[in-house]
Amino acid sequence: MGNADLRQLAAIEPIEFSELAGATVAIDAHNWLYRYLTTTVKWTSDAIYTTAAGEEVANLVGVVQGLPKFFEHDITPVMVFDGGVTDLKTDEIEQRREQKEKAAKRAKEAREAGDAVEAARLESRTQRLTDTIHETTRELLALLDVPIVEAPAEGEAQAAHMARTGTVDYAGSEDYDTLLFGAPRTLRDLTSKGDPECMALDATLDEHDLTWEQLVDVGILCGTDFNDGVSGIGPKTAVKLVGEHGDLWAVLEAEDAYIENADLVRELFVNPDVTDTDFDPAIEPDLDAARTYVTDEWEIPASEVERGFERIQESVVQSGLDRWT
DNA sequence: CGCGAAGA
DNA sequence: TCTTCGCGG
Repeated sequence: MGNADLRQLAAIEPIEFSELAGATVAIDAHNWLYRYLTTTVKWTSDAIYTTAAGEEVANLVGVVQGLPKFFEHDITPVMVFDGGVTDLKTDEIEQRREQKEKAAKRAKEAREAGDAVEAARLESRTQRLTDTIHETTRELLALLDVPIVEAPAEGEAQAAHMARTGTVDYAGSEDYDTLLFGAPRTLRDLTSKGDPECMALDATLDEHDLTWEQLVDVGILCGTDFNDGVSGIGPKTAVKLVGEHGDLWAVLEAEDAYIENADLVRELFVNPDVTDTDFDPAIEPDLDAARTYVTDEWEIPASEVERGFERIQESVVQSGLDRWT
């Protein structure tokens, strides 16, 4: 039940960071945060990110390590947080929860067997974005003056909406949902080493001779986070069928297939619950307050975050100078 | 999610 | 050639 199928259809091209200088990007915060959270858990000892009171805040290390990438390339990130979760997604969430429980059990076994590396590897898969993680991430982002947007519902939908209405230049997410939510351009691989890639909606539609609604129908046929697809129908067949029959309903009738809640899922993508919002792109972080927050209030060893804070300081000072020249 | 193996 | 399945990350 994944929509990685869309990769085979999406028009994706590499893009260099140098081309993104000055750009604003609405980041799917859940996605971005989870990525840095899991890598932090995997590569650092839990003693580093656990307070004396037993609270785990690996996110604070992750955020400090992740943000410099934006500033160093003169990109303004707007962090978009999820609001309410659609109940259509509960099946998907339940499955992920079961996966995490399995990983947690195996991690415990590895820990007891004395295999710390294997345990850390598995523990990185058990991570949940707890209330504490959400709250402390928001607080740190606020101190660093990074714009935050609270989505009414799905974060990807909100990010796509902001890109669609020109509030930002790009949506930023690792998954392909933003395409179905109508984002004209989505940046992927913003968190990994090399240059990112840019996924374009218009080029995707042109390539397959589809409308946006038809692309949504293709996605639904393949399966999304909100619905199971039709068995035997993958991306290629879905495009062919939608092209032949026109829309999802005609395809389902012709194939004698049924998709639970298909009408609701379609509405969710085409007319999502989003809000119009603005943000201040001038970022003026309070580095001292941020350092104090992370190291004093949440007891993270300064050595773990110092390099990240330095990189933020250097790049923000740099862009501050740019503004006057 | 990406990838490789296996079945259709 | 396309889809599914299962694993590692």
